[in-house]
Amino acid sequence: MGRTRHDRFDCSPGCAVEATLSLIDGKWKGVVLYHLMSGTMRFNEIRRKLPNVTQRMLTKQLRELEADGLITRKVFAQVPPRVDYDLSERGRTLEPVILALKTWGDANMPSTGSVAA
Amino acid sequence: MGRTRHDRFDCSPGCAVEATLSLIDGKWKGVVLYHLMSGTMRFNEIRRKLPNVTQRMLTKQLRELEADGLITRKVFAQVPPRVDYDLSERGRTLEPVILALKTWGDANMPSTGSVAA
DNA sequence: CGGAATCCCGTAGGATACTG
DNA sequence: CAGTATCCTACGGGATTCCG
Repeated sequence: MGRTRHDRFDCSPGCAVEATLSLIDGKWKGVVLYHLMSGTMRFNEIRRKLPNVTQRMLTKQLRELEADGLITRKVFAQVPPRVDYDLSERGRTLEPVILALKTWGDANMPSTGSVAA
Repeated sequence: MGRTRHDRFDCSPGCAVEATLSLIDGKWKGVVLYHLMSGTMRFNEIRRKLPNVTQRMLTKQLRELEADGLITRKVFAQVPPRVDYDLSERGRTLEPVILALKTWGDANMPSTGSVAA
C-alpha cells in the first residue's frame, strides 16, 4: 500500500496516524495481527486462515511484522520444522487499534463476512 | 499500498480489519482525515498541512475518500474557486479509529513529531 | 484557486518451482 | 512443515505542465 515501507513521515501532527498505519499496512498484516490476538499460531495455521495468501507473501508479511517488533517468531529445531508466531509485548499494545478497525469494519462495511445472520 | 484499491477481501473474520484499512490506506488519507476532524478545510489549507504532498496526489486521495463516502466536497461557483472539504457522517464514525491510530503512534513510535519536549 | 493531463518509475504483491 | 529463489506486472505515487 500504500507507502514505500517506512518512508519518512513528513507530515505535521497527523503524522502519528501514518506512522501507525505504516506498520499494519501490507495486504495481510491486519488480519494476521487480528488472528494472533487469539494466541500462538504456527505458520500453516495462520495460512489456513488466509485462503488466498501465498507462502511467499505470508512469510514476507510475518518477517516485516517481526522486524517492526510486533510479533515474535519461535523456531523449534525439529523435523518436520515448527515455527510459532505470537504477538510481542509491543504487538499486544496494538490490540485496541486492531479491534477498532475490526469493529468499525463489521459495523460499517457491506458484507465483510460478519453479517448478522 | 497496500491492497489494490478495494480488492475483494477473501479473508475470514479478520476480514473487517482489512476492509477498514482499505479505506484509510493511501499515503495521505490518514492524515487528511485526522486534520478534517478539526473542521472544514479548503484544498490549499489541507495542502499546507502536508508539506510534501503534490496537488495531484492530494486531489486523488480526496476523491477516493469522497468516493468511499468518508468526506464531502463542496464546490463554490466563484472566482477564484473555492472548495470545502468536510468529514461526512460516515467519516465521523471513523474518528475513534483515527484517534486510536494517532494515539498509538504518539505513544509507540519514535520521533513522530509529537515528542515530549 | 483547485484542479486535469501526461509521463514515468519503484515496489508491493502474485505465480511457480525448488529445498532442508 | 516452513520456508527460499526467480520472474513478472499492475498500480500507487511522484514530477511537471497546462487550464477555467
